[in-house]
Amino acid sequence: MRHLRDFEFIEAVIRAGSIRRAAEDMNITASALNRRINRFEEEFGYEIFERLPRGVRLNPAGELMLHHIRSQRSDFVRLQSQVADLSGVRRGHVSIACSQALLPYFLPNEIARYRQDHPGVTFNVNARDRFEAERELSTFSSDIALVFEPHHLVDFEIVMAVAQPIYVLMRADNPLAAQAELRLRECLAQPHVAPSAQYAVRVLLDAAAKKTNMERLRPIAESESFDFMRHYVLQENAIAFQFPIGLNLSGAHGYVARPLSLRDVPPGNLLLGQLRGRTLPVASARFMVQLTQAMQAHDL
Amino acid sequence: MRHLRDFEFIEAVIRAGSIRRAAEDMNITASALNRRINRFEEEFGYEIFERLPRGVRLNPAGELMLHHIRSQRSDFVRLQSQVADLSGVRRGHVSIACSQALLPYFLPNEIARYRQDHPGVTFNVNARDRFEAERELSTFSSDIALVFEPHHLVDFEIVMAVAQPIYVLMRADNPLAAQAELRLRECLAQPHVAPSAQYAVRVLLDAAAKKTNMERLRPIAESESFDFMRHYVLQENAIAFQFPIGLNLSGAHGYVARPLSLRDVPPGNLLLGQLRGRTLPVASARFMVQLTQAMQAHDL
DNA sequence: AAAACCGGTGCAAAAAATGCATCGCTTAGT
DNA sequence: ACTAAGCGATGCATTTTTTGCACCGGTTTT
Repeated sequence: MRHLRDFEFIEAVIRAGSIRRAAEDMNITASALNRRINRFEEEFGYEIFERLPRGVRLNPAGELMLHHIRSQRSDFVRLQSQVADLSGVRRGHVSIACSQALLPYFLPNEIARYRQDHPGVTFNVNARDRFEAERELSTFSSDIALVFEPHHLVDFEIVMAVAQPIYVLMRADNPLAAQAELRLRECLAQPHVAPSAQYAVRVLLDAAAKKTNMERLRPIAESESFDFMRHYVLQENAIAFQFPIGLNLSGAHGYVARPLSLRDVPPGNLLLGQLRGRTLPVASARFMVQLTQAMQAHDL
Repeated sequence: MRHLRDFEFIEAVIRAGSIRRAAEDMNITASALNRRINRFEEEFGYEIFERLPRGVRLNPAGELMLHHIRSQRSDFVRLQSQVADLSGVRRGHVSIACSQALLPYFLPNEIARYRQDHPGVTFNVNARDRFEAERELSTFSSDIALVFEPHHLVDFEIVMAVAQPIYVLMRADNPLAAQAELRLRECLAQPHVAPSAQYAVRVLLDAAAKKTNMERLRPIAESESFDFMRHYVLQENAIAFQFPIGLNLSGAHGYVARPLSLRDVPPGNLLLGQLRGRTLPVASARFMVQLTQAMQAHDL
């Protein structure tokens, strides 16, 4: 679109860090791009770039402008999706930043279910930790975030929250599988694998272990991949920890999952959210509604 | 700004109802404007105007586009005010749609107080009934609305509400002035003036009179102007009705004001609001904060 | 039936954006 | 210390885009 041209050039300059490099990226002369930038700043009334000897960089006004540009573009694609929607097309695109736990069962299931009704809608699903997920929302890179315990809630508007107790994952022949609920002490006595420190499961386990004056976790393997850990417990007869939404509780995959007692470890909070104050495109908004219902069902 | 050019032309066409007339308004040829519109629609992917034999009219997609245009423009002026703000200028503009009762004392006082700290900020204050005020919010014509009992609350986000009992306004020598609180029956026995039917004061009085099985209001004068009614009670020794926020309760103007008993007439709700989901420019947001505090003080 | 508007279009003129060459400046590399 | 490289800015010719003018085909009004 014509009226977003200047914005594209500005973003290119930001990315490239200098007008000349950006000009090359955009297949245009540096002089032409330079004049575009200067004219834009003149019309806007304020400079948005600092001129440095080795290039340009956004000044504070430019930071605001960048956010404005992203917001404008997102508004525009929402408008397009609304118009497409009222002409009956039901097209659209939904981009989601989520914790790993949602990848194997929950999201594939929900997306497939949504696409049964709206086959024209496409999806983008990326695993992100809670910091990255929040950043993705505020740069309009993702519409929806679904993460455990996000950190800075300034730009994160919580749409729905469900508590998730930590489950212990083990082979069906593990002696602990006989009990309906497990104590943390029993688990730590077993050989166990655990996610690395930035993950909510680990944070909760570490805090719980410390609080009850028990020895710390001594994982025989530490990983960022819940997928790896899930498979590892099948090899060696170890145990792993995971939120139930990332598990297939019906069994049948060779493992068994048992909840940790809430007396030992508090549940983690799975939070569904979006950028505060943002109006989502129709497809994203509809999918968000479906997610809230699915999460509610999961909570019962 | 360059990138809003097309939007201005589109709005001109909407206003004029035909491309030719809009072209005249914008000092441009009809052919040039026609091509702008056509090119815009082509790039957007959807037509936004219906072509009629006597001109053009927005289609549903166009209605969405119009709202988008207004929203974009409002976002842009907010960005400008934010940038001006961070360069320390404290400029800005606040536009308010309000009930008449706020015009004589409350808003002049608050605005003057605000401008002591921020002399660069300008204001726009217009009396609007609750329907008009809501419409002004949703067309981005006003930032803030301050009205009694708005009707369709879909786009109206309530920021603050205070209850306002109805007061009776009379000359100091009126016999009713002796009492601290008045009953509706006594008042209706007096010659009285009253606002016309669309005003909240009148709605409340009519409902109260009907409910208590008393005779209806029989105003000797009916007016849309609270200013007129306030002055009228000085001429003939009649009584008028008004919310206290529209009165100077310290007396000294020749009248006295006494509250109607809440047993007879429920209070009206004065609601401070903005367009739902909108982020206001800094100046408007700051003034809104001041208004909430002032209203809270008024409520004590 | 004619006059008045309407949106759309071909073509030339006007305006705007671009490319090229170059300047003045700062920094990186030697 | 000095050169080379990279940067943003600018004057000028060229290209691209936009505009104005004249006109078409259509519908409504008079």
